[in-house]
Amino acid sequence: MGRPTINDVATAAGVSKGAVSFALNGRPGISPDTRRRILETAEQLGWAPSPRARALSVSKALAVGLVIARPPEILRADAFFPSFIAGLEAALSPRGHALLLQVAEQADHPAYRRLVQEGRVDGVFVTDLRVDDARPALLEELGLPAVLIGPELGEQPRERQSGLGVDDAPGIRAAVEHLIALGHRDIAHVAGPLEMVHGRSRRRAWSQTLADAGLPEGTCVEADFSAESGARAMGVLLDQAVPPTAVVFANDLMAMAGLSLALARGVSVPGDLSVTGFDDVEISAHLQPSLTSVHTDVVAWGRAAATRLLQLIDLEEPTPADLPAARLVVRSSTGPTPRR
Amino acid sequence: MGRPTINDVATAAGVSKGAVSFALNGRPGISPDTRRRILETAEQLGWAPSPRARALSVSKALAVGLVIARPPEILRADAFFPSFIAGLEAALSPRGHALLLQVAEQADHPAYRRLVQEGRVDGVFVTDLRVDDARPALLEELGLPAVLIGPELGEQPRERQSGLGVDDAPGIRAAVEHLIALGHRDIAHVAGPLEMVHGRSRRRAWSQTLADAGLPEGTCVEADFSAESGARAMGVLLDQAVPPTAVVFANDLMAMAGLSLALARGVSVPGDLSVTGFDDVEISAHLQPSLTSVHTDVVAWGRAAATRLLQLIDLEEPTPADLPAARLVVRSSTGPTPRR
DNA sequence: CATCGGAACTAAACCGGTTTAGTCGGTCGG
DNA sequence: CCGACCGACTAAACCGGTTTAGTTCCGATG
Repeated sequence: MGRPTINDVATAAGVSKGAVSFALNGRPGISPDTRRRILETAEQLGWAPSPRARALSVSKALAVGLVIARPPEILRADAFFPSFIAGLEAALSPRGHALLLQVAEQADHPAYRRLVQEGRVDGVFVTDLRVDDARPALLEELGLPAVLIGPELGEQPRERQSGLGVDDAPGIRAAVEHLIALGHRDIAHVAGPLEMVHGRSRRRAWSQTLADAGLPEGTCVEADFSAESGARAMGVLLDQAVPPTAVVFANDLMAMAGLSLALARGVSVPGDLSVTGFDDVEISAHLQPSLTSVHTDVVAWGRAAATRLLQLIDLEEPTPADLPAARLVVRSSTGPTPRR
Repeated sequence: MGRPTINDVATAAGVSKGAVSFALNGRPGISPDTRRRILETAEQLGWAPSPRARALSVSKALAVGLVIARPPEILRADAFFPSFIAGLEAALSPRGHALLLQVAEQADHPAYRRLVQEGRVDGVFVTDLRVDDARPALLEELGLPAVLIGPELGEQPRERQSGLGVDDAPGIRAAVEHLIALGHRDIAHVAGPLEMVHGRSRRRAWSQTLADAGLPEGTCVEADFSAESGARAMGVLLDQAVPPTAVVFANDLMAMAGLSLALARGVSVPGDLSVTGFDDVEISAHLQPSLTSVHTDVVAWGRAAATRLLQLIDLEEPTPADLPAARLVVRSSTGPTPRR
């Protein structure tokens, strides 16, 4: 005797199972009286429709997928996914959809194919987009609704796809402008991988802001978002004949590592050098010196992404998401230009 | 014309659908010849059985659940879940099981009930166990197989449950012994919440190690694993009449924040004070000074947990998991006792 | 040579819902 | 007073697999 089924309810209420289904789904053809009686017996028996059976007959999975396409080592220190997932869940579970996770190697096409072929999901989220990423085209070909998450999504709107712009440019712009206001003229950038859209868009925002201010473009070192690479990049910058007076990092992890390297080499922060990060991870506020960073509301992104995907699946008109803007959090790793 | 079904394969191969099912599942009653032919046509048609239909008929979900019971803010900085999930996935997907995620409020019983009632999962992972956690009992009552993850699990073995001991005591022990070897005699501890099993077990390991070495128990400050609380705890310790010469933190986040607070107060690390963490998050190695910490292989835990859960579900005999031991990584936040 | 047993399949029931095609009783219009 | 129509509901098909109960055909056995 496991859980009750629709048949148990039907028998108990003295109707056919079709009637129960109608009553449950609020379809016409059932008198208010009967409907109430059915719902009551269902309640009483503690019956809830089985998503399994339902999924089979409506040919839907009632689940959406998030394919995390990063090697575990990088995943390890990631601040993005936990919050993002929390946001997704917040929007999904009230609507009866489950979140299916899959961890795959970088841009692992078979992973998506499998997800589709097995029909486990009705749609997917695509993160960590790369320049010329093949996944949007693949998903379109597979006919799987998708929400693409990232800045500067190409304009080509595909069938059943929607881009959710998490525009990080204003955050970087704010950081650069903050440094300019402090008197800095030689502002370097440590970028994420430039084949990733968020690596590239942050870099572009940095150089654009400098250009807009009439300043010469500073040095840009490409790194890979890891602490290790951040420290290496800082090493390169410090080894220059004329090191920059400020460095804008594309994320906090690199910024913290870079900042520490500078300290280790006897460079005072913010005395000799100002540093900014991006993401505003928890520890940033508690370091010595604390890190000026750009705070983004990742949970809200997740919520918005999930809402959008469900709309796509149900063929509804997508409502424009208004995401909270990224905001600069000024702390003690930035200060006035040193006198030379 | 969507994906092919078992019927298409049966027709194409000129057999009944039962035969196809038998062939696919390697059951007896099909001649090697026919079996080969069936599998070939299936291959050719690009057919894979639909988990939906299969789940319905075998009354299994072919999915397992991970309920993350932490408020999003804490989740934010978490280093554990991403890696753990990667490990889970590594063991689950080859066996055709999906990972369902649910984010719930602290020990949200309805979340588990729902998961069971809807029959979406065949088993769950339970993390962040608390002392006197009600969830194991609840899950047993619901008849849902579960793997409990954490140190010092109660001995009461429940029906269809299995504890996966991620014993963090040796790691803490190694840290304390390392400090003792450096000459420290006054070693404090900043603990996680003592109502959480991993908060408590780490604390116990610290005090036990001191006792074993014949040293008096140092001060223990209870915190909550957050950076904020780590800094506060360090403040308390430094305000003591005779501050400790070394502090063992229950995780890296608190350790980093505590260490930074000490620096901010002009305390030299490791000159005046030694500090150790736990988790060995990526940034730990790159701070200034770099953090001595205990490294654990979370991905391996995840793999082991998933393997164990699948065994539980299939009523197999659980194989003892041999998890890689935690190991101390000595860096520059620990040093000899200062001369007083 | 009739019979029994087993291997190789097929037909049909089943999982638990949704959905379509009817059935039935009553009302309304002509 | 009869037929059309409608609302309320039932019966049965269907989703795509698994599984059980037969059915056939074959060789071996007494």
